[in-house]
This record gives sequence, structure tokens and C-alpha cells, in this order.
Amino acid sequence: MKRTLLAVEYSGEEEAIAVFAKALSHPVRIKILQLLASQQCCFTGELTELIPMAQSTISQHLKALLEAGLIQGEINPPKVRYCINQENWVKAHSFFTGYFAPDRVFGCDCPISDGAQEDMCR
Amino acid sequence: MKRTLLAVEYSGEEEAIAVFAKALSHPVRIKILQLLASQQCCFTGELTELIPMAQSTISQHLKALLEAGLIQGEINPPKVRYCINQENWVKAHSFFTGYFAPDRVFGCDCPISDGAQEDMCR
DNA sequence: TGAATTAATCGTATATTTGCGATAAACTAA
DNA sequence: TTAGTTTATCGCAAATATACGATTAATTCA
Repeated sequence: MKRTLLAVEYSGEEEAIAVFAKALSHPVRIKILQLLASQQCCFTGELTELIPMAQSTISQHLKALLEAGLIQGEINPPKVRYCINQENWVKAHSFFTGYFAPDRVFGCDCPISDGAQEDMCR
Repeated sequence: MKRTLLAVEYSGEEEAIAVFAKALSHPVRIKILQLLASQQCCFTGELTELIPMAQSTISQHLKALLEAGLIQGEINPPKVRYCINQENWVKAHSFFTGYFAPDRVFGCDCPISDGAQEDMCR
């Protein structure tokens, strides 16, 4: 597709949040993370039994989570055990918590249909 | 694409998080939300001036944010003012905060290369 | 009425994502 | 060595997402 000559500039944090968010943007990946997080310790491909999807598809989603840094895997042939990447888990927590901090948007509330307060707003 | 006959079941929260995350999965939408949130009150299509992208593209991204419920718009012809949807902003905050709660993953840490503790891990 | 302004939508091209089955790769156990 | 187990990767098809310019729609102002 066509792209602008002037690329949009993003801060490191903007991009980092987008990467985490993209990893979370599919419900099955949300579920996979839940399953991994709920394990006392780690986990392997029992995911394939718990989720009615082709093994190759699940492997693909695991790869996406891996690349986003949200999980890590330990090769233990012929199995692979995956678990949450705690470091980035914490990072994601602080990113999202900071991003959605309620006080950031205090006072921001468009009346859905009125328009009589143009001066109040900026 | 082909789909499984047995659809994967997702909880309401799993789907809700995925919807929010998808909205955040493009850096320009992260930026747009930042810009809207940083306004004392509301905002309009000055976004077009602040972001080097075609007006139609930005409009498209705004639509995505609107559909995810993260922003709301007030039609004020010929302008439209957008702002953060506070209710869902708070909801997103608690979803992500809860999801990434650090204690959820306490003790989950695969040694990246070892494999000698199969029994420790389920 | 006729510009001018602003934003949404349409049409289109390209890129990416998602899903599957089939196959390959890596290793263990017999 | 051979068979079995587990997971990754390949190849493909279909669906979505992304970006743009052009056009349309809604409204104000002259």
C-alpha cells in the first residue's frame, strides 16, 4: 500500500505499548497467557489439548507471544515448556497502568450532543 | 480461511481485553489517544495537522477507536470533537491492571536452558 | 444561492493476520 | 537403526488491516 513520505514518528513507549497490545489483540492469545499464568510454574503444549485449534495455529500464536516478549520457552526435547516472561509482564503492567491512569483524562468529557461549550474546551 | 468446527470459547473479559488491545495495536492510535488525553477537555481534527497522515486515514483510525469504545465524538458541524470515553478508559485500566497483576505470575519462571526440574513444574 | 470548511465514506492497492494440513526437525526410547 | 513424540515451519487460502486520493455529506458564511 502507499505510504506517506514523511513517516510518523513514534516514541519508544508508544511503540512498546503497541507491540504488547498487538500481542494481546487476539482472544486466543489472551487465553494462552491466562493458562500460562495460572500454572504454578511452567507449562508445555497441553495448550493443544485445552484449545480446540490446530497445533500449528497454536504454535504460531505462541511464536507471536514469544516475539512480543510476553512469554519465554524452554526447550526440553521433545517438549517445550513455555511460561510468562516475568520481566516483560511487569513492564506491560506498568505501561498499561500508566497509559490508562484515570487522572490523565480527568475533565475530558464531550457532551455527546450539545456543542455549546466550544470555549470551555481548549 | 478455514475455521475449526468447534469454535474456541472466550469469556467476556477475554474478548473485552482483546478488543481494547486491538484498538491499541497500532502506534498511531496510541498517539491519538495520548493527544486526546492530554487535552484539558476535548479535541477536534487538529489531529490531521499533528500527524503526517492522510485525513482519510486518520478518520479511519478514529473510527476504530470509536468502535472499541475508547473515544467518543461530538458532532459540531462542520467540525467533530473527539475525546476519551472516560467510562471505558477506566474499564480498560482495571482490565489491564488486573490482567497483568504481578502476583498472578509469581513463581512462574522457566530456566531458559536446564530442564532438570520437570517435577517441580506440574 | 454559492463558496468554503470539515470530516466521513468509497474504491482501490497492498500488507498482514489467521487458520489449516502437510511436512520437517529434534530428540527419546525400543 | 527405527519408530514414536512433540513442536516448528512451510505453503496456501481467506479475511482483515492499512494507507491513499477522490468524492460525498453536512453545515456555516458571504
